Amino acid sequence: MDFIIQGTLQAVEALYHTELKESDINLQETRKEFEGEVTIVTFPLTRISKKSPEQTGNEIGEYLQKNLPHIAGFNVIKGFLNLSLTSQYLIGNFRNIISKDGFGTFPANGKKIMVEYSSPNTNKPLHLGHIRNNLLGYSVAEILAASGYDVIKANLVNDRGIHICKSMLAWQKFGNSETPQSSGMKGDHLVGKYYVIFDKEYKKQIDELKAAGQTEEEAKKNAPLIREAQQMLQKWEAGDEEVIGLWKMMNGWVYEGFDVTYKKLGVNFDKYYYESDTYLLGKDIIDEGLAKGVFFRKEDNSVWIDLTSDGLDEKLVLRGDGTSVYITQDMGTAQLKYDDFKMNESIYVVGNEQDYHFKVLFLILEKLGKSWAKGMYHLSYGMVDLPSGKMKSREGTVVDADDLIEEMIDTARQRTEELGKVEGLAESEKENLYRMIGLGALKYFLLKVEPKKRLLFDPNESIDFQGHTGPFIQYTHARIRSVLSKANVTSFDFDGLNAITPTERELILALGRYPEIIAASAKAFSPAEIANYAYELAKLYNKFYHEEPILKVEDTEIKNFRLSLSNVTAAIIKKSMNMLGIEVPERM
RNA sequence: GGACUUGUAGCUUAAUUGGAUAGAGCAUCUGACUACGGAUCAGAAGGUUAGGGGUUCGACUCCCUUCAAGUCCA
Repeated sequence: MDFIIQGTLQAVEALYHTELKESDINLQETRKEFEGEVTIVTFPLTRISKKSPEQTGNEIGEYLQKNLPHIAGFNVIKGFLNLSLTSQYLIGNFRNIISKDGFGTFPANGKKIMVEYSSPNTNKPLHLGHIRNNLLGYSVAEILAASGYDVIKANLVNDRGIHICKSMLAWQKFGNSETPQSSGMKGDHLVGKYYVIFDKEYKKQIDELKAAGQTEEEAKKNAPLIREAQQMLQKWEAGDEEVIGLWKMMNGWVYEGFDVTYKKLGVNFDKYYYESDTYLLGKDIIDEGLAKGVFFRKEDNSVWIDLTSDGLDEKLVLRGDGTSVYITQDMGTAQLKYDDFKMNESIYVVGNEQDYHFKVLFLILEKLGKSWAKGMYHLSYGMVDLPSGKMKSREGTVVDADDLIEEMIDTARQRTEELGKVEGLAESEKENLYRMIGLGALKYFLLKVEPKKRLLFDPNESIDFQGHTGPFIQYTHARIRSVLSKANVTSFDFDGLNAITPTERELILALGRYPEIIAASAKAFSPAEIANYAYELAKLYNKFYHEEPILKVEDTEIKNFRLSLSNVTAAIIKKSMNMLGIEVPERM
């Protein structure tokens, strides 16, 4: 629509003798209750025209109609100049879309970007909160790749620490050598089971100590189990063979379990980092910061940074005994990542409870003069809560990832069988379809909402399969593919076509928006924008489908045009959904 | 104590970043040539955009304030 902006600039110059910038022209889509396709907001121009909004609109409208060949007409309502485009222009627009092989694919922009996501703890299985993280990370990575970035998907696994030792200790004490093989339990679930057992036993001991007269605080510190766990952590840090062996074995179980879940979710990684390798990093950065005068040392030998001039607090970066805090290793890991990949930007997909942490981290790196610090971004997302409140692994109040995925597939199977439209498909094809639909519903449900919003999930209310949902869009795709396969044509010739219906206009305009949608969602790191676009497109197509016959049309050019329109719509739906990590079926 | 985020119809949400009568879906009600696939489409009803004030041609959007929910920092 650039020609309209240019035309308007000319009009303003000719009529009011003022030169404006492109950004001064306010273009928007015309609301569907008014006639036209493109609207210029003329309120801001009245300052220049020194006339009423209506008069300004009329004058510019007349100029444009006279001077631009593709403006068929206009109308003015208050400060809004609505322009109607000619059918020829829109058809030409559509030809443009189909002539480009990679319509909506951006050329490489030469920039490298890392997306770190998932980053699980290895002491428990994944739950719904992790699913949101994984889907967000994967989708953002896909969107960035589509918009021209060279993307590295990274996973920083939290594989050491006191929480892992808790699971290990409980297994050692109460596990009777239970293994995934012996119990038939998925490895991550087995380890998670002992994490819960630890907590239960630990609480018992606390209660006993309290009954014996200790305060809550004392009891928590003195319980034998927590002491043992701490000793185990020390042994681990000292490289004790037995502890390391146990740690490797149990983490191995967890990784096998995670792999299964990741595969089901369809997410993957190019690079794994492990905290057992990185937890000691960052101390050289402390020295660097002290030398540069960015950090300072207190009497107790602890190291701090003063961020009060930036509206934050004083922040501890190294304890008095020389041991790291979280932010120490995060600084070190950030440096490591940069040394490994030299990326221009780095995205951290992490929940909003760590907003403050990342604000501080990025600020510190900037103050240390790291040139790459300005490319860092915390993609913060809201927690997934249940009606009962927050999910807590220790207390077992979580929606388990594997369970939820299975339930979704089951529901898809049930719904599909009720509708009875998949006769003739092989059993394996059916199962694949149920998986596609079930996961499509789940993924769409989680991704259509803006990341930063908190998500309330009610396990008793099943995720919809109708309306604004993944399956709705998948259905639209299947329906189009069905029409196309019935038409059985490979080339769509409509050279002589010169008139189109209002819905066809809308559809062409919507298809044309695809590239800007990708650019916008990449810029905002927001899959939700693509999700909503895919829905609008599907909705619009269904409207078109009901209004206009396709295969039954006599006129072959109209028929070919409509088939072509269907073809492109299906392709763009598919690409959009794939960017969300959602597959679309040929039949359903 | 300080800081951050969120609040839109009964529920789940959108609003081109300051533009028109706040747009959808679910649920409710009504309708669609025995259908190119009804997991669809058309329509009805449902809103003081948490409350109050301000900025201006114009505010869900920006500023101030109160309330509610959540989170973080020693």
